[in-house]
Amino acid sequence: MIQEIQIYNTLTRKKEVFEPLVPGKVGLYVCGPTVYGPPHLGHARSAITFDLLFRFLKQIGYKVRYVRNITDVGHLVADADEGEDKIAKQAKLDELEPMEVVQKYTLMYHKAMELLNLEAPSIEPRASGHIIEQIEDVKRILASGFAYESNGSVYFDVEKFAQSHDYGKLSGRKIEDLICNTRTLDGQDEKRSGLDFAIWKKASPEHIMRWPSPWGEGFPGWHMECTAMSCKYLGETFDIHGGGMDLTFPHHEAEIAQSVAARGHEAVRYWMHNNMITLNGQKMGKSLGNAISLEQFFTGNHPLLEKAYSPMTIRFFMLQAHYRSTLDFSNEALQAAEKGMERLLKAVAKIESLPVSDTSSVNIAELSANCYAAMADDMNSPIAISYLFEGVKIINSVADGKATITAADCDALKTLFDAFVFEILGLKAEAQSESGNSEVLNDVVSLLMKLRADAKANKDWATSDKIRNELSAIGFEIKDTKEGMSWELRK
RNA sequence: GGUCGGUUGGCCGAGUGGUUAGGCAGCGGUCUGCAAAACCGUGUACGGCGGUUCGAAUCCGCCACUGACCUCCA
Repeated sequence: MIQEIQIYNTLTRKKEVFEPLVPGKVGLYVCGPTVYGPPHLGHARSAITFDLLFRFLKQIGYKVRYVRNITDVGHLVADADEGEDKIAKQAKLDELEPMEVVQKYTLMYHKAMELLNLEAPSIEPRASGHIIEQIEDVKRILASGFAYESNGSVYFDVEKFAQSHDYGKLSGRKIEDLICNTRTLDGQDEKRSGLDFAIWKKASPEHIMRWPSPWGEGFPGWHMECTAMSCKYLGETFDIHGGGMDLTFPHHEAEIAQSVAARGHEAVRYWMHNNMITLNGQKMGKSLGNAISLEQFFTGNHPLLEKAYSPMTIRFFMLQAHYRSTLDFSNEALQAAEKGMERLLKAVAKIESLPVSDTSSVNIAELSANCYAAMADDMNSPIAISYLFEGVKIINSVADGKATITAADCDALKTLFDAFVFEILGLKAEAQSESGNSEVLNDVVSLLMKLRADAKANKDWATSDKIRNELSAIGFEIKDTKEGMSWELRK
């Protein structure tokens, strides 16, 4: 039985009960990255948001087809375009072929997403691999009369479209306001109106990525790819379209217009948008030059970072905020997330060894219901996490003998945590060290631990403390517990 | 300028017309030879001014500050 969930639909500006087009199945399309730079924290936010949705929908029983595109045509420029003239005179081989740029950053993106423990989408189509589909859609839009050809390019006629349709319905804009605000940019004689956007663009002589079309050599406009590819893989109408809030206008608005013009109806039933990551209250983004790349987070190699933050820390940090809220980056917040997550994961590891009793003093069924209810309410992961921390307290109390749990409840608790922590939130325990020397290292530290235990047994505190302090100075954390000593290498 | 949003305790961040968010830090305690770690417990809040209400931080109005979009952007 699939539980009822609510999601916030940008189109209606309210939470709605989610009812898929086909019972039990969900078609999900998400705008992926434009691969012209290293992936940054903002890419992670969007990817993690919809990974969470993907995972949750599957967990509650849906079969999901998740399509996330790679934008590899539309805005790529040769790297040399702002360099000195002499660079342009270099042999062609010395310049980056656009596909090299695409390949480089696509690989970086995939690597980062893998580290963040994102599940791969069902399909990851590239705009450059769907030129034919896009040309077909451009033809349809021309045939419908909502586009015109001009000097080898094809433009969407926004004002004409707006006469019979609500252009601006998604982003809450009025066509009159748009006209007032856009007219200032004149000089583009090709377009009838500043509002019009290119659905096919003529390639200038120096533009390298170009394809033949009925209108001459060129490339598709940015908005076309999502319209064409979502239709190809999810059908003319599909359930959910996701992306960053900054894409609602003009990108998603244009998508709606294109779908209606090409097919006579809208394609998307629920629009979901994740909010932005901010840095000192300002949006973090490549165009603002304040984006910190994911690799920099993972290595700590950035002036604003006090230390390295693991992929799971980043992931947990984001999940602790609701996806529709802005999330402000800071070292303090990230370190708080790191510690909290460690506590959560340590508790999870303890579940299986909890002592069981004939009775339970804790209510696992209620806890479980609360967790699912939180997620069903427009993916409220922070609330779900707060309930998980309630579970952490239960686990620790039972371990301390301050609460009791039956074997059945213990199983239920394990099932709940496995489902939520690993399957839905997508967290995983991060390996401490994977160096080839770890076994030897293990033996050496264990030997020192033994020496210290002997010293302690003899009440030779001086030696005992010396070993502890020196190991600590190199980065080992020594813990004395009732069961004996343990150690771990600090990250 | 237009449109939409935000303003919560030391920090991050949920939520709600009257009842505990949660995490981190702080404080107190347990444990320890001492410490660390771990665990348990715990205080502080809802931008300002009005209004509606038995009661508002939660609804309404005004003001202040701030952000996003309006060009490429997750």
